[in-house]
Amino acid sequence: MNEPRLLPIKLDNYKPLREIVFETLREAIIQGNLEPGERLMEIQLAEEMGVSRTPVREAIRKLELEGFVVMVPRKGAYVAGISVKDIADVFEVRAALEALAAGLAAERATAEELEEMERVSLHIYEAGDSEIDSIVERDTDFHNLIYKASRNQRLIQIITLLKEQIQRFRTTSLSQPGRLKHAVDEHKGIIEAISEHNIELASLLAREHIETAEQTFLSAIGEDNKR
Amino acid sequence: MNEPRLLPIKLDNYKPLREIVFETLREAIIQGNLEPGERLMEIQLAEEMGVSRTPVREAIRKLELEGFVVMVPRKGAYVAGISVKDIADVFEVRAALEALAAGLAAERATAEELEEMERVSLHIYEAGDSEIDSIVERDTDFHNLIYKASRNQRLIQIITLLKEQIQRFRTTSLSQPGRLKHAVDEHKGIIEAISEHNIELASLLAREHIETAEQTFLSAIGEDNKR
DNA sequence: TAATTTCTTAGTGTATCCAAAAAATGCTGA
DNA sequence: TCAGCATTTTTTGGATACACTAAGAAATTA
Repeated sequence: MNEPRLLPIKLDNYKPLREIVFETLREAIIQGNLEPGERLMEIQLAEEMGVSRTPVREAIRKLELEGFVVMVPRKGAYVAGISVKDIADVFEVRAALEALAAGLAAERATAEELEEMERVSLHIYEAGDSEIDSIVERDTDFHNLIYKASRNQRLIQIITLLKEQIQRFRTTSLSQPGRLKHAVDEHKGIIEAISEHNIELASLLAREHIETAEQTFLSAIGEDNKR
Repeated sequence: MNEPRLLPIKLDNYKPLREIVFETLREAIIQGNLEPGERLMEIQLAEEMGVSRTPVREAIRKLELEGFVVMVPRKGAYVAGISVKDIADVFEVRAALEALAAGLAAERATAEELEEMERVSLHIYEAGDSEIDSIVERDTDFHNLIYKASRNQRLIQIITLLKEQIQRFRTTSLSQPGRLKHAVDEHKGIIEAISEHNIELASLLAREHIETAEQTFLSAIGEDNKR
């Protein structure tokens, strides 16, 4: 059998069903398609997704560990809510970690990464009046660049989870009037500090950036006392 | 039905089997009874623990999410190893978070909590030559007091996980010669800063405390390149 | 020896089955 | 009418059995 058999594909990207189910449910919760407090019934979800209970159960267990789902013994699983206190806690931690990330980026970013940041920042700036979505996307890119430059996988992982956990309780704080311009200015400051390898300043500005975002976020949801 | 019905007990402490299995496996990994790289076979584990595959599977999935287990599709689950780079990453994050915790404690600790810290610190100091185990326990108490005083549940949860993840790769860095006395002195400094509500100093000292611990840890395992 | 084939073991997912607890429903009598 | 109780249904939690596939080891063959 001398034929080259070029493509054993399919195994490279093999992904267990349970992972697909997990990601699907996770995304649905983050996107708000499954609302806080909503009950998650194994059989029903399994039918909807066309799978058996097994992968659904495993997905729900993992979502519980991540804090997206709350389980009540012998009653079932519910999409987790979050209290204002929880949100404050998350922002407090996030501020410290984003500061760390920016500081590490100031230490470790390569010339190419700095260029990339400048570029993205410029794009945001130029976008100006363009539609929100595109700007939000660029904003995400910008933050991701900083995370990547921090060269700390564990840090990235934790920040990502924290962001997802509050992301579901808003569209985006950037959509608040006046927030946008402000955020862009803050970005420019952070990039400048990172470019100059000014660790202290980059950390400080990143921390303030998150603290400002928290204020905006809190005032945006101000009225409701979730959970 | 006028009787007060004081105690609907028994449901309070009902715990699904899967949780017990999860905690058991988790503890075994942290304690090192299951070694890094060791293969985890569902059937075998289920038999050993006298349960069926179902709770074992769910436990393994959750352990994977926490990073204690690595799953290779179609091959199975293995106790996770960790690279030196990973350890450095964890310590980096931990330093930032312990600094945050100490800073928050300096802001928020009550008089009672401060007293408690002083007491525990004194115990450690007095213990002097007494056996290591007891001192390690007190050290843990001390750190837990700071965490608690930070009033940030999310922070506590993350720090706890990070600690557990490196805990399995040593007995304790405190057992290194000379480290003990040094650690005690560092504790006294941190407590003093917290008592004086000196946020900056408390943060700084806590950060240095972790960085020192990292050095000790790294030199203790220095020779092996895990994973 | 090297390549191929076979065999065994495990992972993955489905389908059932069962007990126990919750929730929904229906009934009853003041 | 409706509170209060009993009965039925649903759901969770767990155990098993089964099919199917892939991976690795062992045996066979070239």
